[in-house]
Amino acid sequence: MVVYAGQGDARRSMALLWRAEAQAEKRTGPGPKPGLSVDAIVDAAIAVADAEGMAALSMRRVGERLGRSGMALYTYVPSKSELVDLMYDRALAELPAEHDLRGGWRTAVTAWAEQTRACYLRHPWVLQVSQARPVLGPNEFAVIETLVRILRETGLEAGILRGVVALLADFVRGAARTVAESRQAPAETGVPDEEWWHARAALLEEVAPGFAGRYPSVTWLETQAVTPRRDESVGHLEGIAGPAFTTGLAVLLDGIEATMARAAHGDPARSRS
Amino acid sequence: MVVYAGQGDARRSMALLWRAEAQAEKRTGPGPKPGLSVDAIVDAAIAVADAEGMAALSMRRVGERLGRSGMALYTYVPSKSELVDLMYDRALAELPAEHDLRGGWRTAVTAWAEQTRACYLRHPWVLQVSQARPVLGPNEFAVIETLVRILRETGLEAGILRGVVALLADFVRGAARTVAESRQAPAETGVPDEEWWHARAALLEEVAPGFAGRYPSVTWLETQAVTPRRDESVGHLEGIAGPAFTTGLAVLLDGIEATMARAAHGDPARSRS
DNA sequence: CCTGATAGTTTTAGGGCGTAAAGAGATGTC
DNA sequence: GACATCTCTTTACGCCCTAAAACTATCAGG
Repeated sequence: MVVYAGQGDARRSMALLWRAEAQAEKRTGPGPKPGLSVDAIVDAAIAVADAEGMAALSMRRVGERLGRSGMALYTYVPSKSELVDLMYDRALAELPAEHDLRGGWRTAVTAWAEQTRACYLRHPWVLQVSQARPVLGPNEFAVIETLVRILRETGLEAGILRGVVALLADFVRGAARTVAESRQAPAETGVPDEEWWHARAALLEEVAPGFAGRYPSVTWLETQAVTPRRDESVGHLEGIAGPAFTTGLAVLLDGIEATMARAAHGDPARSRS
Repeated sequence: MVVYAGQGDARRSMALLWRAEAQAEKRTGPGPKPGLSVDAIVDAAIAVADAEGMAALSMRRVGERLGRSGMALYTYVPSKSELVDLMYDRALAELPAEHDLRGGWRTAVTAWAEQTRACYLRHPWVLQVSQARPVLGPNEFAVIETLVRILRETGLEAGILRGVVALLADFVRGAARTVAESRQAPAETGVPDEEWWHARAALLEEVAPGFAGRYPSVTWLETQAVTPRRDESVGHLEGIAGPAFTTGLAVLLDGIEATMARAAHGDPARSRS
């Protein structure tokens, strides 16, 4: 029988995440001064994960980077799980909290999406965090707050907006995940990003003869040439899967506009059968 | 220095994934008959993951369920990593390959999205698979093939369609992930899904006083009442985050329609500044 | 029938991991 | 100086994946 973290543990971990404001208590009393800090530990852990991936992240490894044993970390952090939560929230701190709304919500959302995507790609391990429980740290909320503030410009009602927020957040995360995946193999084999699909396709045709006949639509989709599409407003993050991100985002934004138009007509719910 | 799987290993793993067609070779020669099979192992592994989550999945655990030692599995499967790939592809086999297109692409895409989401929710561990490398199994391609076949009805060109496919696949996966996350804690604490947010919000306000002032837009979004919205065509999968899925999907489909309309006007690239 | 090769399975072992528990050493208060 | 307290290390346990060796059941050829 596995015992999961209860409400009490949830409170401890939340307190650590939100510690900045409430933890100005002065330290007094006997005992040596702390040689480490939560921040230093989180920094070291992020450095390990950035350099060698989430699989290489271990308490011993992080301690080693700080010149300590792995167990020393437990003075500052209750467990590895909490450390990962802290890493996650710290990575999101890189994102700006404000966006210029003078160019309209569409431009601002595009900037938000690109920057968030770029952050995920700088720290691909973020995409592996929190698959089984929410983190709910201050910076995660800040990212959403930023997006919601932009989207309120659309005038859409809250119920719809919730769906739009989820749609945008999920799309950006998923798109980043796709890129992070395709970057894995090339880093080892030396195949440049662009040729990754063709190398995989060759392997597929070898091991699965008749691929093209079995998946005609996929084959059609992948063999069609990329439409030259220089859309400067969304275009400076190209590369593998870059065009898919750009066009996907454009479709999404068009959907928001269509929903706005429909709401303006006094037809808030989708009426098409 | 960690050594990653090379091209040769990739070929072995692909051969296992695609084994159905090419592996009808009769077994002859001395030695005992195989008492297990790849299929039986994958079934047992999925049963373990469904029941106890990905964290509880271990070679020993799967072997035990089959009345063998953990090492016995290595006769059939090269490593745990390949086994997980096989589990992933097998789970996706539950999804139908065909969709009725007589109701139009919009209805068919909705059905595809709901069924895919339901599959993810039946096997939440699927959402934790393949975070660092693509799987590329036959059923994963079948899921995409199905979606692309539907979307070709829109008449959109391939370049745009790639973006739409990514958008849809990422959204469905992300939405399912959100639900799977929020289901984790309640299962232990007995809090019903619906009240999860309110319990968390209370904890937040306790540990982070001034939350509402710091994240006004998020607070606004979450405190607004849910719009009663009975859209029967997409509405039979409600529950927590269900409305967000429904509205997000509606926005997405509207975006596809808007893109189609724009393409029909001879304006394939998004022209809005 | 016997022998030897072969292949399924288990045992053993090695190097990871997270972390509980106990000890060592430093630092402050009294 | 004594002692409480705090940081940090050591040791240890149980789990993980899996390489290698040992065991065992089966079949082919003599």
